[in-house]
This record gives sequence, C-alpha cells and structure tokens, in this order.
Amino acid sequence: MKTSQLLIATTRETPTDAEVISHQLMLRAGLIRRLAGGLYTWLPLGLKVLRKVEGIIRQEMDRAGAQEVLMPVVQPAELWEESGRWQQYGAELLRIKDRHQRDFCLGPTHEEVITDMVRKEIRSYKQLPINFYQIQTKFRDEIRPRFGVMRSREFIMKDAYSFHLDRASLEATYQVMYDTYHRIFERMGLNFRAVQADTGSIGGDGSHEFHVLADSGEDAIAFSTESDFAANVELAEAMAPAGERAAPSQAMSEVATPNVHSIDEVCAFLKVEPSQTLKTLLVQGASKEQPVVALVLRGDHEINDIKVEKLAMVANPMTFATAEQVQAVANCDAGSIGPIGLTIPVIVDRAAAHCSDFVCGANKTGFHLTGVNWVRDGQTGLVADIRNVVEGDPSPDGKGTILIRRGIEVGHIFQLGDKYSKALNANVLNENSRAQILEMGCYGIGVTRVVAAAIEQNHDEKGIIWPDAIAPFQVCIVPMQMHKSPRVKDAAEQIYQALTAQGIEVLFDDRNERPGVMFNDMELMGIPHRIVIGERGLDEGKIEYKHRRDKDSQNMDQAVFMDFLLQQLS
RNA sequence: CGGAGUGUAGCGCAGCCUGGCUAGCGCACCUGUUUUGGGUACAGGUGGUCGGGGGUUCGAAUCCCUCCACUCCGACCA
Repeated sequence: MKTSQLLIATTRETPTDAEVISHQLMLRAGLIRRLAGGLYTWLPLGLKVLRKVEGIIRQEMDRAGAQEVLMPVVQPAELWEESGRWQQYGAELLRIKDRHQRDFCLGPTHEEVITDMVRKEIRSYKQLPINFYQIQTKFRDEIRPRFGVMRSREFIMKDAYSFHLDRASLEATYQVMYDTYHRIFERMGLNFRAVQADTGSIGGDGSHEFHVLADSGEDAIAFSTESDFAANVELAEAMAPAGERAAPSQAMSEVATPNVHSIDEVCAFLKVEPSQTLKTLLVQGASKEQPVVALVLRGDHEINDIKVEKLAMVANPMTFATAEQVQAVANCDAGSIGPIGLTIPVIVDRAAAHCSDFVCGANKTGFHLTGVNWVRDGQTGLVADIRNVVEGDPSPDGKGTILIRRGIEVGHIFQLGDKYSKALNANVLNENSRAQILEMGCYGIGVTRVVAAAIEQNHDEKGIIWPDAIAPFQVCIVPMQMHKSPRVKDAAEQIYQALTAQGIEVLFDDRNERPGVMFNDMELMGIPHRIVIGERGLDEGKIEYKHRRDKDSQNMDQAVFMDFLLQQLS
C-alpha cells in the first residue's frame, strides 16, 4: 500500500488525557480516536493491527477444534433473568428498552446466549464435547474507563464456551485451551505468563489468567525465582516461615502509648520494626453467635480479603467491624486492639503465629503490650493464610522465593462447571437415555486490549515497535527525493512490486515529504523493517536496510538485497 | 457515588482574578516561494454558537445562577 492511499493520522503532540504510553502512542500513531468516554474508533492503521490479532486467534482456535459463531450484542432480559444475573450484575450491565418497552441489555459476555443456543441445538452426548467461539464486541459500562482501549467500555473480545458430559472432558478441553493460548500469545511475539487466578464472580474451579508483563499493568503477579510457579497475588498462597517459632526471651509488659494508633506510629514510638508487631483487625462474622471475628497479621503484612472471605467464620463480603462493635468486643479504640485476652474467635495469619517477643495492642485505649509470646501469654486459635504474599516469601511449591511483577490481563480461562447449564437447564441424553446437565468451560481473550498490551511491551522513545506477526505492515519503503529522481522512483517501485508479489505487506511512502517527516512517521507507526532508497545508495549499487530495533542501518548490495530481506522476514 | 479540576479554532494553550478596541498564540491545514538523508525557512491565508441556558450590566470569554460534558484521585468491578 502507498501512503497516499492510507490515512496517516500521526500527530506530534500527545493529548493531555492519555496517561499510559500505549494510549499516547495509539493516538499519536493514528491507530485510534476517542469518540466518547471509553468508546474508540479504530482508524485504518489500527484496524490492520486488530485484524492481525484476530487472525492469529481465529487460526489457533480453529486448529484447536473450536467452531466460530457470531452472537448478538443486544440480548433479551429474559435470559439474564433465567441465569439470575439480571439482578446480580450491577450498573456495569447496560440495560436498554426497545420500542415495546421490553428489556434488553448490551452483552458484557455471552454465557447466557451460548447456553441457550446449546440447550436448543445439542441433544445427545454423542455431539460432545463441543467448543464454540466468537470474536465480538462487548459492552461493560465501566465506572471509570481509562488507559484508552486498555479499559474501555466497548471492546472486542474472543470468547469461547465448551460443553461436556463430565468433568474429565472439561478438564481435557481446558488443557487444550491452555496450550492454545500459549500458542496464540507466542505467535504474537509477546512476553507473557499464565498465572493461577481467582475465579471471581463467575464462579467455578480451575482458572488461569494470561498476563502480558508490563510495569504499567493493573495486576500484581507473584512468581517463583526458581520454578514456573506464577499466580495472581490475590491467590498466591503465603506459606508459614521456615523453622520453629523462637522461644520467648522477654517478659510481657504493658506500656503507655498515648495517641499511637497505626503500625508506623507504634514502631516509631517503641523503636521496633513493623515485623516485630502484630496488628489485629475486627471484621463481621458469618453467624449471629459470632458477630465479630478478629484477624491477626504481622505489622508489615497486608490483609487479603479474598482469602479471608473463604473462611467460614467470616462474613462474605469482608466487612470491618463498626466502632461500636470494637468498643463492645475489645473495650478500646481500634488502634489498641490485640489478640491477648479477646473472647471472640481469633484467626491468626501463619506469619503472625510464628512471631515471638512481639508488640501488640493491649485492648486498653492508649496502651500496647511488648514482649508478648504465643502459648505463654495467649493461644493462637485458628492459624490460616489471610495475607498477601510479599517479595521474598518462600514460593508455595517449595522452590525459590516470591518475586512480584505487574501484568496486563489479556486472557482468562475458566472451568465454569454447571453454573449456567443448570440455571438454563442445558442438558443432553447420556448413554443411559437420562438427561444430564452439561459441564461448561469458558475462555476469553481481550482482543483490543492485546493491541494496547503489545505496545506497552514494545516501544521506545520514537514510537511503537510492532512484533512482525501483528504489524500493520512488515516493511516500509522510504524513498529519498523520489519526486525529483526517476531513478529512485523506479528502484523503489521495483522493490515494492517484488515484495508485494511475494505476499509481503509493504507500506511505500510516496508522499512528497521531507525525509525527516517520513522517518519519524514510520518509526512512530512502528513498521518493523525499513528500506531506504536514495541517489546516494544507488550510485554505489546499495540499498539501505534497518530494523526498527536496530541502532544503525546497513547498506546491502542490490544483487543480494532481496534474499537478505526475505531472510529477515522469515 | 465522594473529593478535585477542566471546558476558548482539528490538537495544545493564553486571556477570566481587576467586565471595555476587531478574542489571541503555537502546532496542524490551504496558497506561493524556498528547502530536500531526520519534523526547513519566509510570506500570505482558512478556520471560533469562548460547553448550553438564564441572569446582572450601557457593555460578559471575564461576574452570578443553573444544566451538560470530560479528566484526575478514591470507592466499585473483570
């Protein structure tokens, strides 16, 4: 394609509201334009990239035996009422009425629609397992769309749904999808990791997220320094410290700590490290008999509410006790609570249970205890994992220690089980002619988000650097003074024709612009391979080549240039 | 929803506090000349409901009221 036929919508200035680099570069390179909050138009160049991403996904899904379908964006309320999500889903579900005042919504996901299709079309266990996917627009009315297409309201997602007679079949397909996702992101040239994930509100058992690693990512991921263990920080298990708890060496004593509340204040006042202190949080209990439960953590650790909510004793969602409850239970202010002497259930984090000679609240406003020891001074009660892992913790698989990095979630696979098939009564006849509820898996990739994530991971100060597989064009030709030199024009045209004939996507900059403008635009747009043709080189029988990542260009003999370039592209 | 802020040319902004010539500047765009291996220079030019509505005033981009949109921080969520 020639630039004269393509909308080159590059800009020199960065709009002020673009915070992350991918958003800035997508605007500057002319890939997208904002229409309204969280709504973006894909310009020709951006759409080319999007189609590349879709193409890879489509190929790999087809290869994995999934069948493509296309379901409506607008969905009837009845289906959502049947699954219970018409009530469950919050304001993120955009609800609309048609002219007859019937309720509809814009689909944020398609579990209901696919399950409805399957219950109508699939009758026999002989048709299973089966896996359907689509690449379709979704709408989630995010409270705060941000970072461009990274977190927009309307976005494109590849979502797949598999159906099975039993758990084993589901697990087998789940594994196929797990492998397929690896192939997809590898082909895109992205640095990514599959991590164990929480199943969140969708429910179900097995789940992995696929994260593109980038410092600007919204999610924290825990890795092992030595094994391939990787999990979302929300889920990563915090192990008990190694070895036995040290024996008491100090006597317990009460010290006055006026107006000292937070761990930082306690540490500054008593001149101790946060790891030598314990903090006690009071939360709502799950039963009337135990309306308040105490959670004990080391001062330098953070509570993990997902882990806490899995404890039977604690109310879900986790809710902190009110000031009145704190007074009633501990007889002091929240800043002075400690585990010693409490009569309510106490749940102690593994690390906190390992402490000796620690500092904690005295359950007496303005006082703390020092030199406190478990067993001697009070019982630990239930010991559990209730905190976030931190860097340096031992890896849960016993190999290496934890490292925390940030990632952008681009894919998520779930073993859903029968949540939707049961609600919508999706069943088939099994071998015994009995109706049997289907097992279900679902597998998503944020297609539009992949584009942003790829840029987040592949850019420099000049602009985007596309991996070849998703570049809008593999090669660009930048002719010098073509509009005055027939030689340059002929040479450039010839190479353009030859490459195009090979099926290579080439962008030929035929604009009558200064070289600097052309170079800057091509670099900003991130075309991986650049060919420069000028009088200077032609005089010497040379053609200039530079990869977007190279520092310097190299001059190649015209005779061997084509072979050289094709080798670069393979 | 809570807190903060912004709305003036396609983009980025000044002007507002202290009301008063024809509302400015940079980039972009158009014309001409120039230049041509890294966003060239000069000259000329196009483009504005000053977010909408209402009010105060002889006079409002500027002051007041109201509505709207957007952005940032927080809570929420995949």
